[in-house]
Amino acid sequence: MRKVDPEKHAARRQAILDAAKACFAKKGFHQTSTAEICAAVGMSPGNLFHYFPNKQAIIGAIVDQEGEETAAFFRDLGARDDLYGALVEFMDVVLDLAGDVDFASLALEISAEAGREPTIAARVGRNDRELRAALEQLLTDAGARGQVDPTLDIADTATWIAALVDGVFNRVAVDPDFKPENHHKTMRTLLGRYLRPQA
Amino acid sequence: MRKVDPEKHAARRQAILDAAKACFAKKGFHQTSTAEICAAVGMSPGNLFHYFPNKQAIIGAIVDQEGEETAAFFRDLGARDDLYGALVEFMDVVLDLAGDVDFASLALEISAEAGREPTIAARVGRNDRELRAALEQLLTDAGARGQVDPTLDIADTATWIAALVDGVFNRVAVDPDFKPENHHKTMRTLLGRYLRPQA
Amino acid sequence: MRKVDPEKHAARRQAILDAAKACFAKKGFHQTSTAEICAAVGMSPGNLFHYFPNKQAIIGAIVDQEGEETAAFFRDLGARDDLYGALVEFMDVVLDLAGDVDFASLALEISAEAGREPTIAARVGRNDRELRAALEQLLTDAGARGQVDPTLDIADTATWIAALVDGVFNRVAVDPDFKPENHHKTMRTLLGRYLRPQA
Amino acid sequence: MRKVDPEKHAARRQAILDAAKACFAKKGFHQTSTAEICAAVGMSPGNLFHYFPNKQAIIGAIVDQEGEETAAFFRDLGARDDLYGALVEFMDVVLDLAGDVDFASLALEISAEAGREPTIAARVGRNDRELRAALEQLLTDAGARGQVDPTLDIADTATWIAALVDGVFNRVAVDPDFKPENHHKTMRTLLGRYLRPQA
DNA sequence: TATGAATGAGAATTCATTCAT
DNA sequence: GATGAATGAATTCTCATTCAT
Repeated sequence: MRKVDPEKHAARRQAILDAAKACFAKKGFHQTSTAEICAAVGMSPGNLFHYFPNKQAIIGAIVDQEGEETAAFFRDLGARDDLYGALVEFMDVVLDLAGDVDFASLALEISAEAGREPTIAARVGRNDRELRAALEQLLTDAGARGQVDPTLDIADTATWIAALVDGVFNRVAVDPDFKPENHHKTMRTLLGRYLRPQA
Repeated sequence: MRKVDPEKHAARRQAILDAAKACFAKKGFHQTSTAEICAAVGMSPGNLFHYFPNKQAIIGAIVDQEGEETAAFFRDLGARDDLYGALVEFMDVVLDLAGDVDFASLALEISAEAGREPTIAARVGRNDRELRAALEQLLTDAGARGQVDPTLDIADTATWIAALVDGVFNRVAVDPDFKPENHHKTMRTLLGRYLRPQA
Repeated sequence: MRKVDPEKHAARRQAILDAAKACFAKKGFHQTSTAEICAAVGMSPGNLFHYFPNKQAIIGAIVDQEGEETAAFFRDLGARDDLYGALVEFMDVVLDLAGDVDFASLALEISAEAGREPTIAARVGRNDRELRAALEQLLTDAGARGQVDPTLDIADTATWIAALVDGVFNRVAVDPDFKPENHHKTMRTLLGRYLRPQA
Repeated sequence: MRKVDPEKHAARRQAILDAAKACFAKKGFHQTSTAEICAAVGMSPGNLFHYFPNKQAIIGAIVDQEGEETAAFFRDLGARDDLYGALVEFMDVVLDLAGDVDFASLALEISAEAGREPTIAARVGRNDRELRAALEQLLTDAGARGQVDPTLDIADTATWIAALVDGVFNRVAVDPDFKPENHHKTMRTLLGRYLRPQA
């Protein structure tokens, strides 16, 4: 009996986040009114604020959640031998996600907001640090096993891979003909040439 | 006498664009009020609308102008022999521009807005098509001269270079420790390995 | 068993009134939300309304309670000979109460609300009538005993003493340097000259 | 031509203040919506904010204006010989003003707000200091001329007269039967006995 | 009684844009 | 062209109160 309530609360909270994600992706954070989010969840306009103290907290929570998902992904990825393969697989997932226009738009929106709002910047910054740390770990371990060129500067390389990830999402917004699903091969070429031990 | 007016008009128009660029970079398009732009130019709120029919037209003009600047850059770049070097130089310029946080923020802002507003999307799309066309031209010519691996798919390669450009601007917003000026070398490594004719 | 419940109920009710008094004093009636009162009592927002049908009823009860306290005070005061002294003692108590900023603020708040809300005005009016009646009784009896100038108009005099009481509470809100505790002597001078039988 | 605009602006500003004073008196500051004030002035809801940055600034301006009016009153009062008479005249004016229920309610409202909002408290405090200073000047000069008991503590006496002023306005809100116009005589008795040189 | 989620009508602003001068 | 007052719709958030549990 005591367990049901928190569960419902969490479910409702998640419903808000999901609705907000869809809205923000389509109209942008500042173009989406809280009323629209409420309508999308099927909630009265005031009720939203029982779950989040203000609109900013909603993106905040979205950013945190995306960070956790990324972290979980890398946690699962860690337990394998082919670390270069893991990296490629990560980029495969990025391309898959970029195939969802909403996801890509939201990623862009979040980056843009991070450029302005310190509280968002802090969370995005943390997520980004964790992403790069995971990439660095992968590159280090892969280097130790001879799967990746050990002479590369690890931190800089991770940074450019991260840039590539951002860039893929950006492409979606900017080039309507860009179809991520057609780019797995070119991505492999690029990564392979860049990262593989040089002859 | 007849000449002075149009000149003054153009100057005033440009002043608006410059002020708007600064404002949009710092606060975002939708967070910037037309009143703020007016204050920045030193202009009355009504007067702005003698130069632009509405706020959207201001970003529209900014996007167009950036497109022209990119086009001019490539026009200048074309007249040389070392086309791979031209490509690297282009990326050098990108890194320089990314050193200006305002420029990077504005780029992000424009991409985000393109993801939503069809009229902005159209202009951004055109600019992007032209950028990729210029890159493709460079890659084709460089390939013909043996400066670049001729087996690469030209269009796809141009797309990934464009993604890299977007990604660099995104880095600035997302990672406060990213200093573009320290990344010229890694960029050269990445481009070199990716594009150079393979042994 | 049947007795405990009503006692608990009364205690809870009183706890609400006390918390509300503190809140109203600090933030004003309309600036205090029922949620704040609930938080101050440690009660859920819905539960408050088991004790009072609405927010207005809370001030209503506070006003009633203050009226009862004043009445009790005068009841105790009645049983003595020095009635002019009783009057002075009453003003001493007023000065003591005014030393509590919260009390003074609440008094002001109640007066202000009485100026607008008929249901509050009715209760405040009743209290005020009772206060003036008590003062009139004191003045009449004191006059009969030669402790107070018998030629004074009793009702008018009571009114001006009441005005003085209101004024003391008002001073606290308006003059941060006003320290009621330093004014017992001047109050005695004022009352003495005004009320004492003239030579 | 250049003069007309500022005049119109000032007139409009004053119209807002007048409307706001009426509204605040009747419903209280926090119970009055800015929309109501706008409607009362005959103004669109947004336009108000061209004249005042926010609602608080409106009461701020009202308080300032009342302060100026009081100051002007005392300036005019200064140039005469019968200073005790001047004091009585001041109280006559207070009773006249208290005859206007709106004026009295507004005075109370302002005191109540001063008890909470520091920015209002500062302005009200300044006005009150000036009022007491003017009273002290009057008492000092009257004392020097033998019109007032010179042994009275000037500052304390001014404070109690100020309390009486506050109290009169408070009476209006609290006692529906209080008619200030009937109290000029009792006021004279009170002041005379309190202040006149003692035999 | 007690809880706290839910409601929905406001509240104070804000803002792009228009328009009279 | 230039000014800045005016408009009025929209926005975020608040809050007294209700209600299911």
